[in-house]
Amino acid sequence: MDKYNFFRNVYDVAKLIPKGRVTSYGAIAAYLGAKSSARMVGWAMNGAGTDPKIPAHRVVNHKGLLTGKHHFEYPSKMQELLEADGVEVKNDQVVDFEKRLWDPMKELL
DNA sequence: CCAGTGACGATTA
DNA sequence: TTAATCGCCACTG
Repeated sequence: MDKYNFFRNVYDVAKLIPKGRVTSYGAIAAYLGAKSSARMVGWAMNGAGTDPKIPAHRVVNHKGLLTGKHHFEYPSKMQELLEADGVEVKNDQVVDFEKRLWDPMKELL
């Protein structure tokens, strides 16, 4: 693809998310220059949930809530993977979300 | 081709 | 403060 595929870029960034960290759809969208297209980020992860190469479980909404857990093999899979990464999850929400937030705009810059 | 939907997020009321 | 609406763009029926 010649042109910049927002979709494609989402996968690339998702793979770069370090272990023990999480990020938000909006953060990725903003990094790609389309902060208003956070929905597309989520849509992009549609196929990522079943793709082991892409840690979609490290991507949550801006509240730190595991909104997309239902797209995984099974709902608890997302939390399971997060805890495996050392991320504490409580009531479908990432604990200390802001502290664990990995912003590609600042971290990856 | 048109309308509805969706793993979001910011803004307006 | 909470609730509702708009924008964004890809995909499905």
